[in-house]
Amino acid sequence: MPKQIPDIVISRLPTYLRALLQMSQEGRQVTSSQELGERLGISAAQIRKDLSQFGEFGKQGTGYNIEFLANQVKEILNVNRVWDVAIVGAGDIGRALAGYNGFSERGFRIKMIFDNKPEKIGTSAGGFVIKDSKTMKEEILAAGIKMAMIAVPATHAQGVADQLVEAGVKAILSYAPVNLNVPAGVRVQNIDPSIHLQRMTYYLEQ
Amino acid sequence: MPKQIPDIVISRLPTYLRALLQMSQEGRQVTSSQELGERLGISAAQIRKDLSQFGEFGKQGTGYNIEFLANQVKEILNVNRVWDVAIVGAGDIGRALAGYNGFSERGFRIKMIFDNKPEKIGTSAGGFVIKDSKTMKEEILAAGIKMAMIAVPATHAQGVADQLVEAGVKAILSYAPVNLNVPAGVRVQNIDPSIHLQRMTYYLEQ
DNA sequence: TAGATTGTTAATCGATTAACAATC
DNA sequence: TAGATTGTTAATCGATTAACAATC
Repeated sequence: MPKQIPDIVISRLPTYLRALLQMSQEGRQVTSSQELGERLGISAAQIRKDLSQFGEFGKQGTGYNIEFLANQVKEILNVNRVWDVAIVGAGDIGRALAGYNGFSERGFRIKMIFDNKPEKIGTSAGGFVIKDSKTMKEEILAAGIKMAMIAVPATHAQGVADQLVEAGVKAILSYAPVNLNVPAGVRVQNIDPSIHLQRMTYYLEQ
Repeated sequence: MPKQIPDIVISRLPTYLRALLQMSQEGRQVTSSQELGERLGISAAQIRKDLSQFGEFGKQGTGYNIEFLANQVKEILNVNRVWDVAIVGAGDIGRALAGYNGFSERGFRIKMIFDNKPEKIGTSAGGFVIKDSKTMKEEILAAGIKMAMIAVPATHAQGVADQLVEAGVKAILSYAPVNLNVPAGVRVQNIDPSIHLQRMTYYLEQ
């Protein structure tokens, strides 16, 4: 049985990867746990500890080769490949996601977008023709898609999630401001700007 | 000196509040730590422990009055008032945010939106006239705005953050996929869909 | 060699859970 | 009263940090 890695460690790896790719774009070759930690506001010890869960990627006295480490982290995260992603909901958020070109360099490719509004179906969003939600399950199944983003009104989100699960989707990123219930084995992440704002108001002066 | 509350506790309160408001909309009057925990996938003990940091809000044998508890949590989080928020960047994301009507019921009001593209300035987005970024600092200062959302390209995000800090902004929600450096006393939260997706790919079968 | 930085161990710190008296 | 559920304490569990030998 492989060693169980804490989820909190996994959750930090994407930010490490993002910082490494940025350094790489800046033309840098080598970094250290200390430098990376300063960029991210994390202790150097924590970065070394996190990475040590997966192997030895650095050299004493020198640090880490940025490109090598980035590739290793990609491999750990399973993003040294391209994941097809479906978008459900072609409102403002769904359309913004469909048109966002930051996904391709991070391991993701939008494959299709769905909506249930007759007047939207068949029109285009971000270069995709919006498909009918009614065909969602079969299209996602046929394409073997495992990841989806939900951008429908809160009231519809659970129903959409249920259908996605039936279609074999295993990872859902939801922009709907509700808690989704999904079976074990399906992952959900939520993005709700109000939640993020409310996490900061506590600290603001009245 | 007031008791120092762990940030991880604060970060859970907005999800408690969201669930409570949802229950309230469902017409429910009373709930328990157990029921709330089941909805959120959190232990009942943790919810009681978190709430106990701020006072006693429940009744033994009965549980919590939903409306009362929601109001208490709002008060704790400082969202029993309206916070004005500025949006910087009128691309797809900025426009989606400007048009999003989920903020008002959560304690926030979009007040203005900025962009630096001459062809966008003066046009409208989500009911707002897009203002020139050049006037950002003075406008935000004059309006006394303390919260902002950044929706500009990654390359511009740090520069915008610096200006917002100068303008007196104390809480920034950034959609740009970079780490922002801000002085102590300024809070930053990041939303980057690729990061969220990458937190799930680790668990997916190849 | 001297200086720097890793990977790892042990110590510390903090968060979660279990359990239960209090009490509605 | 009996049953339910809180608020809180103590125990457990897990995560972070400090420190350092190894070594580039």
